Amino acid sequence: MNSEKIRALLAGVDLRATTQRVALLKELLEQAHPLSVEKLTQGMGNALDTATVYRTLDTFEEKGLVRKVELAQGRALYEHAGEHHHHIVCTECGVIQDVDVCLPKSVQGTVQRASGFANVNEHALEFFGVCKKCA
Amino acid sequence: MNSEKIRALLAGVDLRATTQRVALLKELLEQAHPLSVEKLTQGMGNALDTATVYRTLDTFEEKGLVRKVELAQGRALYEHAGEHHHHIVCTECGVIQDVDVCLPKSVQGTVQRASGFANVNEHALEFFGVCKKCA
DNA sequence: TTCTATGCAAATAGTTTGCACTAAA
DNA sequence: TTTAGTGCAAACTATTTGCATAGAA
Repeated sequence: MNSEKIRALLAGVDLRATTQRVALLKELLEQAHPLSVEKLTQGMGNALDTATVYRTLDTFEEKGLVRKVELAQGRALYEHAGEHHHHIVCTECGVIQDVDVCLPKSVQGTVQRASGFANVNEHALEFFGVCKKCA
Repeated sequence: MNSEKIRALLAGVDLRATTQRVALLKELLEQAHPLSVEKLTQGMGNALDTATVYRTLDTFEEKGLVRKVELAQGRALYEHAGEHHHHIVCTECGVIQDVDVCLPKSVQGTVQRASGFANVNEHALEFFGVCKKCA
């Protein structure tokens, strides 16, 4: 992914293409799985301040560029917001992998009726197991 | 739920029935939904030290009495470990409700084959929407 | 040139730990 | 009486915020 495409992505959501934003978005696109702020920062050679990373991720999330994933205990993970999908996490080594399985479409409707909620907009689904290496 | 039953529950998992453990387990059983450490402490009249609550919850979790739920951003929630079930969260007011919907049984097997993991042991599934009050 | 974004440092929130003391068995 | 559990205070980790400066448009 070259810088021009990334700058175009930023322009598409009305964000200034700063060096830091380009670097962060590039990192998110290249590492196509959920990453902690620490890993993201390391991946960019510790060039960005932690506060900048947090603020930029917030901005990206508002613009729909990234998604926050609640998988780890006590630290947020972020991934580029591509297609809706879910993950499987190895409970031994922590490796995270995408899975293409999703809920049957009817389920959100069922949940809405059963719960009495006015509407059901989203769901989070994560699997936990042991990967081949750790087995 | 009277204290005797709670003491029996604790004895059943080989735990000393301290005043604090009885109070905490009682609170978890009465409030049948995921609670933060702060809410739990408040619910018990701020009688227990925060460190004690955390340590006791860890102990309970090891013994299978409680389950940690990853729903909130940046704070852990705990609930009494009854039957396996899922939740729906109101994105406006934060209220959490149980839902009885679950994944079709076949899904974990499908995920195992698709992911290449040695085994798939658990899953987390949470729904997000807007409750009637907030609609 | 203008105004937003960044870096730095300090502040905050949630959680964990060390240690002396209390209480369950 | 013995050993595990608790409270208190301090330590830690992840995240947020204030403010002066740098840089994109």
